[in-house]
Amino acid sequence: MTLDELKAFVSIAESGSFTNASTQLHRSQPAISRRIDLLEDELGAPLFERQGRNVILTAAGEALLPHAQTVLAAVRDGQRAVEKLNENSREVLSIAVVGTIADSYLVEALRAFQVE
Amino acid sequence: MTLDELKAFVSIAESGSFTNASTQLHRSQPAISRRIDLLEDELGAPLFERQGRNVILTAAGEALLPHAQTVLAAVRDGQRAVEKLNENSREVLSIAVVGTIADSYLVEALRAFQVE
DNA sequence: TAATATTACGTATTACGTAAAGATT
DNA sequence: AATCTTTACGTAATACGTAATATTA
Repeated sequence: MTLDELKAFVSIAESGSFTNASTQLHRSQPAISRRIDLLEDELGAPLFERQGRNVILTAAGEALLPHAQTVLAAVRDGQRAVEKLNENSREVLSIAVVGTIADSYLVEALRAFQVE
Repeated sequence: MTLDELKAFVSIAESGSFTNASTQLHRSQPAISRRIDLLEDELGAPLFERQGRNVILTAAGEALLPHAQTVLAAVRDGQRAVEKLNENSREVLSIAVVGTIADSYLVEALRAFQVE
């Protein structure tokens, strides 16, 4: 089991589709599909019922979801805890772009990056 | 961040050395060393103070440890939750060995395998 | 010098994305 | 037909172990 697999699983469960999860996680759809495929293999049980458009959690999926969410939350908490200690020693990142981009795409790109 | 990195980190913290962790996790020492190296890079902070023989947690390591333990516990809980649902449909694994081994190594090997 | 951690490096595994196919409404 | 998921597959990244190199008691 890997964190990427759990991220994919939770994202699908919360967003309702593989496609939504793929955009949330900045991956292609097949990449998400593979992660779930592997996770289901490891666990020996299907996690979603694929009924055409809508994706529904199986019993195994329902059983796993809260634990998976706990895992991801604990990972975030751990990262934040270390970040707090690093606050004193921040680093500088310089970004150089051509002027025409600075006003248009750059702002949006930085915003999207920050969200992650 | 990956689960293997967290496993290595927790194992070292709990066992007191990279070497102990490497045997616990059935990996070579360099593999463990590399996992920690990567984890420290990602977090931007050292997790252990390497003072010769004994390995001590840094402030960042202390901050991370409880969260990492939570992560690993939640992973185990999730696996168990799904396993419970699978209990009805167990599978059979047949193992064939030469007779002389059956009495000596096999028992120990199965015990070691089960512990994981 | 004995025990431990880190580099170096070659091989094997795994992961991604694109493209194509399958399936469902 | 349109939307979504899965296969197939080639390339790129990652992980492991062995061997060699520090480093410390």
